[in-house]
Amino acid sequence: MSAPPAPIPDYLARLNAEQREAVETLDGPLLVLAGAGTGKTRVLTTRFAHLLMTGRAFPGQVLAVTFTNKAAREMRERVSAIIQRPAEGLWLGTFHALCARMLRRHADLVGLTSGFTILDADDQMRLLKQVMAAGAVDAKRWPPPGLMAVIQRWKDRGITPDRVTPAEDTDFAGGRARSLYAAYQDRLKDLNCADFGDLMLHMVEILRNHPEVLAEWHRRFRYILVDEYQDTNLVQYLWLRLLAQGHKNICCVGDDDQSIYSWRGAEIENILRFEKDFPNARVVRLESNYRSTRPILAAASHLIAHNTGRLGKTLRTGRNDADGEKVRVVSLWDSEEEARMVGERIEAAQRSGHKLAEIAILVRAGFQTRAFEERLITLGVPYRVVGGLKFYERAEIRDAMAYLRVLAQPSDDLAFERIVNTPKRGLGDTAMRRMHEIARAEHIPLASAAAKLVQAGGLAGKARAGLSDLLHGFARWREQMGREGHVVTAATLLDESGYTEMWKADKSPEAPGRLENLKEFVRALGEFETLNGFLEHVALVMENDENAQGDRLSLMTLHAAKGLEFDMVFLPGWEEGLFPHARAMEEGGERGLEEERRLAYVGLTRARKLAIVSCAANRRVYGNWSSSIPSRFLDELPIEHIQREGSAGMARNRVVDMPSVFTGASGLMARKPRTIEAGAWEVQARPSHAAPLTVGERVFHKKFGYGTVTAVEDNRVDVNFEKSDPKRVLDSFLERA
DNA sequence: AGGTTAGTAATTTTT
DNA sequence: TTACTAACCT
Repeated sequence: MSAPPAPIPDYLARLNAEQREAVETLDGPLLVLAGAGTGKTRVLTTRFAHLLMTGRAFPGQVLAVTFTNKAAREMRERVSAIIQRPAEGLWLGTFHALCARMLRRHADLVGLTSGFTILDADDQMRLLKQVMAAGAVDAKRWPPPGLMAVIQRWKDRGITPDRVTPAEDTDFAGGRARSLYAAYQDRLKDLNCADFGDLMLHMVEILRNHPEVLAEWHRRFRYILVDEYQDTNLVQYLWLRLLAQGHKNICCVGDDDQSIYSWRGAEIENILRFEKDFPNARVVRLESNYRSTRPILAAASHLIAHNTGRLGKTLRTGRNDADGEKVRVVSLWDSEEEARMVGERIEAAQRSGHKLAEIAILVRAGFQTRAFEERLITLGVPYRVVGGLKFYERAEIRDAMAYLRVLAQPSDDLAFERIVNTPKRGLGDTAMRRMHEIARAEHIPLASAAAKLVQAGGLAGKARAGLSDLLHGFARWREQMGREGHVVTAATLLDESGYTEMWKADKSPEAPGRLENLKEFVRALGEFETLNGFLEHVALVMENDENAQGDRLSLMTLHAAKGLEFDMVFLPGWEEGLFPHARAMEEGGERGLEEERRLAYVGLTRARKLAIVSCAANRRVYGNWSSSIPSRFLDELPIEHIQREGSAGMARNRVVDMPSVFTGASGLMARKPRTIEAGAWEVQARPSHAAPLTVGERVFHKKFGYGTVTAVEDNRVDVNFEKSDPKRVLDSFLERA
């Protein structure tokens, strides 16, 4: 006890007390409940670095898991910044990338070879369609995407075909979902392929059934770190639990209030149950927020407090300068006016010196971006849409990928099928069917079957020549690859196969962009030593980090915004039916509503300085106008921290019933009439001298045109419109005709 | 075999 | 409104 205390390393000194506890509690299970903006990533990376700096573990003995490649990259960079050398030899990556890496070592245990191909969503769907067709399932009655969803949910829960209980076999295709699932898995095995779900599923199956393999991984991993634990699904949880059995040093970081992916199979219960799952677990709460002003924090906290079954955290400000502007709640006449309002405020912010890169518009659903895009284009405000189609999801890139896959592995039937008639080589249904027949009869890959078919001369002239050219081409390109490497060969292949020519001949406006993408594709290929390395990378890293540069405004969905932050955040479309989304409530009931509320919480907490929430009374949905009612979430914001704008009507404390369209047939969402407090939401009040409308009166509505009043209830009027469906609207939007 | 047209459906999508 | 698919025609 006489030794002087060791100096506290600088990286620890930068932490607050709770963060430090999370970093220094190294042994045993630990759950770090990290509220939005409380330094979650800092804790995770510092903890990782601390393990290495204290000599508790070598780099290869720590397993660090994230959901996104971006998070993994960021973690790697920050760890290496702390330890001041490149972070090499780490097992740090996404669940899927890590599982793929492990599965390559044990592939034989699930009937694959270590060179298995990872399928993208496209291939999965095509394969499943084939399986369903082979099983004579009526694709019209039983849409393949429906079965795909069922299978994926099973995989999310670690359920192999033999584990599907009769009770769990849905009524899909007359109770054949389980056998179709089994057939699909068999096909994957035949083709030496794994889909995304398989990466996790197979590994869990291996760890479950092969104690010696499990023991091997236990020896390796002494510490486990998990990011975004609230988003794990069951199979990911099982994988973690199996791996953590060895040393029990598992640290999960997450926030139950930010669980927004249940529809992707995430189970919020995983985080809620942590202390039961891992006996003697410690729980550390990070509640000091360094990101947002006090009104924003108050609004978010007040809103999320309406959820039940939370682990419970109280966000408090960790800043000295936390005072700031109230959250704005702006109500508008319609979605066009909403877009105009957002545009004007953005321009004003720009004039007063704000960077566009610090502003974001966060929407509930993808289609909402269009209105804002149009507005921003008119105003000449540079923006980027985050999310959208990823680089590697574009058709031309997938085609090019398929060519390379066939080049690397001639037995890749799915890839071969994709490109065999792209560009058009005169192959039709007949030719394809014969090819399949031969392949099936002789148990050979499609490409070999195609060669036989050409030799047998069983094809029309054009088809024969086209197919023959392609097959000779592949032989030539394979040979060239040995001599000149994969990059040059890829370029040759794309030219000689006629693929680039196809897009050059295409006169659609997007063709030049596609050619540009193909060039970029070949360039990206050059960054990899081998073709296989590249293919693996692309299969697992489906992202585009381009278009990030320049001072641009960000436009994205709330889901895409998780983990990001901006000075100024616009949150448009807070209307019943849109947000909370009607479908979320239909399908998920009260749970669905709570997830929507968490989404709102995520949205608000993205803002550092100013959040501007808005709702419109009328919105164009799929071409026709419909009226809407302000989101219940607006009522759940603390009145003292918000500032209402944009409405002239001053009706107070009006009782408003939910229109039936939002209550849902199930009645799950039915609730008591609610009170809309001061401020009211309508945009233009009817002049007070106007007499109330009466049934039978002919009226005019700006959006819906002429109609007849069929019912009057307080200020809400049912109208039969002549050129639109009957609707219930606020009387202030009506004029006597 | 391939292009055209009519009909239908339309949240969120880390890998 | 748009975008995608399935049947239909040439």
